[in-house]
Amino acid sequence: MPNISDSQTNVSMPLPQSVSHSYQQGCIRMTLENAELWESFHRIGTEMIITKHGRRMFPHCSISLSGLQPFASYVIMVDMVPVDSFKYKWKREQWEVAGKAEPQPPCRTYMHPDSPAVGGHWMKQSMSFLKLKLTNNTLDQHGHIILHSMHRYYPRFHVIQADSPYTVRWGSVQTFSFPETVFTAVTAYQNPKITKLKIDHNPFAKGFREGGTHSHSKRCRSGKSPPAKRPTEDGRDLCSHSPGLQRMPSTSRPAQAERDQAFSQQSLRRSHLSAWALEQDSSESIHAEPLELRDYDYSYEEQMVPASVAYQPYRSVEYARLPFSSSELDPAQTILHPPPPPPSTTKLGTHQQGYHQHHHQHSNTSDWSQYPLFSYSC
DNA sequence: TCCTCTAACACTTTTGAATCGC
DNA sequence: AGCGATTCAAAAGTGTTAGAGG
Repeated sequence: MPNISDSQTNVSMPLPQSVSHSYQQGCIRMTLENAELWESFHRIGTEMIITKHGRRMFPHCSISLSGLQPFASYVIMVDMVPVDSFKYKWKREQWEVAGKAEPQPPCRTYMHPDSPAVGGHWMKQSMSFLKLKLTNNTLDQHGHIILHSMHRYYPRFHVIQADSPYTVRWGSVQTFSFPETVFTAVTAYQNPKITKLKIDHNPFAKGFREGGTHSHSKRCRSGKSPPAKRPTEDGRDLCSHSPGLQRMPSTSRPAQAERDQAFSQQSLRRSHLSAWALEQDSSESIHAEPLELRDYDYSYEEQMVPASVAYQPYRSVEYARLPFSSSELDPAQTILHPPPPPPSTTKLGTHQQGYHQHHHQHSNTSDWSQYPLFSYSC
């Protein structure tokens, strides 16, 4: 792990020099598909727009898997984990700590729409979380992942061996994350370099890259253009080359901000270490966040049964089986956490006695994602 | 005054129903 | 009738920016 200078952590998470964009955990190996693009953003401090109605990520999460059992079913999920307990602000061309983080919004988990599918399906091609949306609306009813603006997060991927999202074997969960996917949630872009990079790479932003619409055209609307020809389904290359961008230099700050900054960096380092575990090999620069489950056998009668309780709007460890006290938890530490059922769609099951006494039928992934699956301390 | 958030905007891309040809 | 390819309109998604609100 390289040293972390002020200017580096002020803008983005540290990134090792040589990067292999995959991590093997047990037999399962996960690779971040568009890692180069992520790195391009990471170097200048990735920002993700969040809106009331939900905004897609760009770059979006795209991963590939290997080492799965070809005929076993898996559910793939992703959630967002706070990097630290601070709120940030963009000031003088750089990010500064702006105080303590807001209380965590409701925890949401996004399940890949192909879930559940057999290992052979997941390994056949990379999977994209393109339709994952981020929102700052804590009352969101669409299942989007709720984040706080001006806070930092990273996506965390879960590979769960299960026949369906509702018959999850809670012992067979593996979790992965990638350092370069850390981002700051914002309601409007702060760093103009990020804006430029997004416009350069995001096809939806072409209207702003070409033709010079902007504020002028805003007042000179001239009607819709003819519909575009149907594009190829897989045409986009989101991993295209990006210009080498430099970190913004650190400038002088008020003394208090300096202290906050130092505290933030310390916290950031700490959470970074815990979130992505310890580097085992200097060449293995991507870290995973393995769930420490090997000492805890959740098979059969020890499977946790999702209780028929109302939806918990905030992250909680209420249903977790903790091998340690919650006070020992690092902010980024994973806690296994079964999904409580949605209030209106719960059904009782009569078979599958090996896993759950109750089965919860959800109409779609949006329903599912509204309920916390993996919580983390807050 | 400063900071954050929202909505409207022009434009591109994606989606899905309708149509056509075999 | 069934299937796949094509067309086209509508919906979805993009960053910008003025203005509102705390």
